[in-house]
Amino acid sequence: MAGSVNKVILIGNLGSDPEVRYLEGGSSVARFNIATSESYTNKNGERVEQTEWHRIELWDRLAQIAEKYLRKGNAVYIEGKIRSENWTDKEGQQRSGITIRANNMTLLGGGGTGGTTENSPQQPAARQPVTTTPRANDPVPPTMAAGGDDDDLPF
Amino acid sequence: MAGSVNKVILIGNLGSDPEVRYLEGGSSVARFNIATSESYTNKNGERVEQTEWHRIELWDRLAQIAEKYLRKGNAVYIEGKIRSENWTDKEGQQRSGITIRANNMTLLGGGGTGGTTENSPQQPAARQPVTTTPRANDPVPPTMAAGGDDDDLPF
Amino acid sequence: MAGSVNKVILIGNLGSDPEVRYLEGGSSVARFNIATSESYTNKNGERVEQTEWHRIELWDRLAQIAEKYLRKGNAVYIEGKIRSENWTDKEGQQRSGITIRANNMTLLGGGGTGGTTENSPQQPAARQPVTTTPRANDPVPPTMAAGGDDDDLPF
Amino acid sequence: MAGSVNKVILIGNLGSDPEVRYLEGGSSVARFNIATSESYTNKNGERVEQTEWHRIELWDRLAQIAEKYLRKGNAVYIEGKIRSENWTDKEGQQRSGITIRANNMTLLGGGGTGGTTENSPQQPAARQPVTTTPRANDPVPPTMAAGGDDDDLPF
DNA sequence: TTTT
DNA sequence: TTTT
Repeated sequence: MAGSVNKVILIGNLGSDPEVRYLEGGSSVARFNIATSESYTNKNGERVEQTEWHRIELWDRLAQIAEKYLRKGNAVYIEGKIRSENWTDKEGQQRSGITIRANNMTLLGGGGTGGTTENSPQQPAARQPVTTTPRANDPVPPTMAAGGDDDDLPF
Repeated sequence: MAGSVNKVILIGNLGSDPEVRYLEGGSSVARFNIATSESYTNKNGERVEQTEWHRIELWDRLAQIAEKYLRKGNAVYIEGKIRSENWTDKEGQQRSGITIRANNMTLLGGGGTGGTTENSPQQPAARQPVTTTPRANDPVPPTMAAGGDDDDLPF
Repeated sequence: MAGSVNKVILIGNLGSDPEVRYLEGGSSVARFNIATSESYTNKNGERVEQTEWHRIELWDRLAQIAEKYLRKGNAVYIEGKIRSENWTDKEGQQRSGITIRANNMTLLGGGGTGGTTENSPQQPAARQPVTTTPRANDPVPPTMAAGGDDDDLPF
Repeated sequence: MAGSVNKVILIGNLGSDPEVRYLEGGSSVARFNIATSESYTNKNGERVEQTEWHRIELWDRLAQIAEKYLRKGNAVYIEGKIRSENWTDKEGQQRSGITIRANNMTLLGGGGTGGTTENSPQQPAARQPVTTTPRANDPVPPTMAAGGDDDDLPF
């Protein structure tokens, strides 16, 4: 089938620092979860907050941007697609579910507690909406799409 | 948490006719799966088609539009949000996974094999991209958002 | 600035056949307008239909797909970005306004009156939601993103 | 026509404080421009930044949230539709162009210089990604859709 | 596991 | 007119 569209747009906060793996062959993959939530008033008049966790997967350049700039608590815009996947979690359990394979990401900063690199000047987490074009030596990251026309990036 | 966004946009074809339930209290819910797929050439030069199935859930007016106009094979545009859910499937099995809770839908017609109401003149499935405003007695359905400002609809 | 997002998602019908130009240097550009519309009931209880016309611009491979498969009346899904532009129209008038620069397109078929190639077997316009993976010799077109990983396409 | 989709998703920064008008009849409208930009390297190897300005229009509850929380420089997520409009600008000039009529907004904070209410404790601009559910007395605003099911909002 |  |  073609003629189909499978698109997800999320803005949420990281539940933990990204986990990054470098594969033989040179590709890299970063994974993390982000939370989105909404609140509403139920029939009893109580305020209810409903949080949804989304497993995000990014490859190659996006993985490296995530590794460099994203930390637990940061807000991020993610655009990607839904993919059903089976994987083994950190506890060795077989898991199945969906992953959002990102093909575009924009760092929105904020909210971060710093994660494992808290207060580390070498790896500063974004502190506010990132609105700078990436340059070599640029400490803040970009809006970047997966793909090939950004070869001037320092990654 | 607010400040978050959880949005899904899909165009795909129904795997079967919608299943509709009317609940005590007057609300109704329709569920069906739609397939999206993409194809690519793998490292062996073979064309690979990858299909993803998405469980769609619609409520109330959207459920009734789905019941009336959507049939197995039809193409549909769905806009909604990702929700993790647990449910019991038709075989009585406990299932967990995500559901796309739709808040907007546009019928694109086509592709339909007619499903269980094949060739039924009473419940004609959309035959082509629906480009008409819904009216009472209008045989073709609308783009409709979940919400409240469409009370002139014949539903 | 980065950290910004500029995204447009449209489903509409072509007002005319695409106009395609081939530029020195090998690139090509296709332009057409699509209509979206919505209807509502105004305060006088009258049904009002409001149509919006969007000027679409596609480059290179997408331009060629448009030239080959899109005709007046066809429905199409367009994903792109808003760009302010100045141009000279067919009457030689200076025009300014926005253009939607598409980076993704899915043919939905239908609605076509055939345009200038009506009933031409050599250039069949899509007749219904395109749900086939493009192959060499495949008469129906694909969902295709602007970019580079689709070089196996017959374009 | 129906069966169409007209959707815009933007993340950008306000060029100025919102301008808000209260109309006879009780409705209110807020307008402001936001900038999105992207940068790329041109054929001469120079880094080029291209900024696009988008005129945003919000009504009623969204207008009031904008008035209360948005300031020049703030980052915001906007979801809406493209509408062609004619209006008279502040210099009394007739203008025509598109407006993005928002139906959903999420404050992302940051970047603000404070605009005309700079450092005003009475009208604090959002300082960082807003991730709180709105409550009475809550100083920070929500993700809110245009519509009717949020009547518990303090607006 | 996030955020407010 | 924003942002970096």
